[in-house]
Amino acid sequence: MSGARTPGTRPADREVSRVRILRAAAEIAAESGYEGTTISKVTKRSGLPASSVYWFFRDKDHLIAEVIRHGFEQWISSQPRWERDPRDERPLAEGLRAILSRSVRSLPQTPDFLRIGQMLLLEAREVEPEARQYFLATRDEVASSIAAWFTSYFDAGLRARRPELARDLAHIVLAATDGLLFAHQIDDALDPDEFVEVVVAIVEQAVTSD
Amino acid sequence: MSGARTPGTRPADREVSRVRILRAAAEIAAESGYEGTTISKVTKRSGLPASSVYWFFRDKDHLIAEVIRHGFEQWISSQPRWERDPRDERPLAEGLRAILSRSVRSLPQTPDFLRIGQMLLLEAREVEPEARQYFLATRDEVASSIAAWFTSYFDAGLRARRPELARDLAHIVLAATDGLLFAHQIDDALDPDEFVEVVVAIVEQAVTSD
DNA sequence: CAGTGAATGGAGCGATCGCTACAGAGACGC
DNA sequence: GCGTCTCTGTAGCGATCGCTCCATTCACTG
Repeated sequence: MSGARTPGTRPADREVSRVRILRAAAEIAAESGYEGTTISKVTKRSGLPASSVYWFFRDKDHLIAEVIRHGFEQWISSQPRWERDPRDERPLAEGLRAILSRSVRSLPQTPDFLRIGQMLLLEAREVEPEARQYFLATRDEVASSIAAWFTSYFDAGLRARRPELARDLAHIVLAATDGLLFAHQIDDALDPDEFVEVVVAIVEQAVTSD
Repeated sequence: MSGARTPGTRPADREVSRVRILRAAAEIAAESGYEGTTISKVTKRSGLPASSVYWFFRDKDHLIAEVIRHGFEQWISSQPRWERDPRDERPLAEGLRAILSRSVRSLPQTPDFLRIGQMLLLEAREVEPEARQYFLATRDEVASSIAAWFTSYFDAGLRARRPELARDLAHIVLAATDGLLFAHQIDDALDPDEFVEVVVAIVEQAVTSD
């Protein structure tokens, strides 16, 4: 009576099932938030039973943390790196424009994990989910690499005079990106190219204002 | 055995109980999101039974929609209005600075409904909660009044040449505010006064760039 | 072809979910 | 006092929650 509809219920590769679950969970969490992500929904969308979910992930909290870790890994590999080629002699504004406009182009298919992370950041829970802490740490790493990128453009004098500048600029870039993501979530009212110019203008002003 | 601990279980004023429930729900939703807001938590924090919750509100969805409506009402009355005194002869930048810096000062005690609304916007649910639609409509009204404020500064020529400018600027102000709110949710890395100057600079550039 | 371990299918645990039913308590008009 | 209406207290409905248990299946090893 083997009701197997597939040729045979052969165990898929470890990674295949794991990723199926992660993807399903990511979609659901992006739709319905942390609490709205139920194991039952995950099993239905992934096609794998609850026992498999708990085979791969300790508990629901850990599952969502892994959703963010995995999503970030995928995403970062497709993003322009905030790293400056030493031979690059273009001025800051131009380099910034280059990175941002590439970054912004990937916005329409904003990865789920970013939206999930933003939701988690907005929540001020009594007990912090592991997922939230992980997203915070990740975000901080990104801020650091952006700050380092800015610093590479500053001469010794500027670094000494305004030691916080690079970090401030990194935070502005992040905040602006958050705002753009948000606007984009609602409608496409904000033109991404215009956004890039706005950020470039802010940075130029901040750097030269001294 | 009347277990009444209060002098007498007299029915409170309609509005008092309603607001107790709304406030409790707002706190919980800001902590745990839409799905994380359970009737049981609301009854515990408000001190009123589930039957009272359902006496005042049709269902959970309607309750949260009312949380946003009520929160917005309270908040908007404490905010600087985007209305221009006809006798006001100050330049745009100065007027903008005045409104924004007042607005930004209320940021530390960001009202819960704003965070709840943002969470709802991030969620892309199959069935939209009433609460989300209501927040969207509210946000749109605010955008309109900001756009009208900008328009009041434009002469006929500018209005004709760039009919979308006011609305674009309004969207930029909103997006920037979202970003600031976000940054502030994480830590106080972004200086609100600096933020005001950034927005003013963007607007000035956009208006004069033509 | 028996033995092993990774992964699945399915049943089901106690707790909680959103929500309802209904009996009463208190304020009010008469 | 007596009914009426508003709101509260309590119990509990069926459904679903996160999670566990365990037998079974499959690919692989020797």
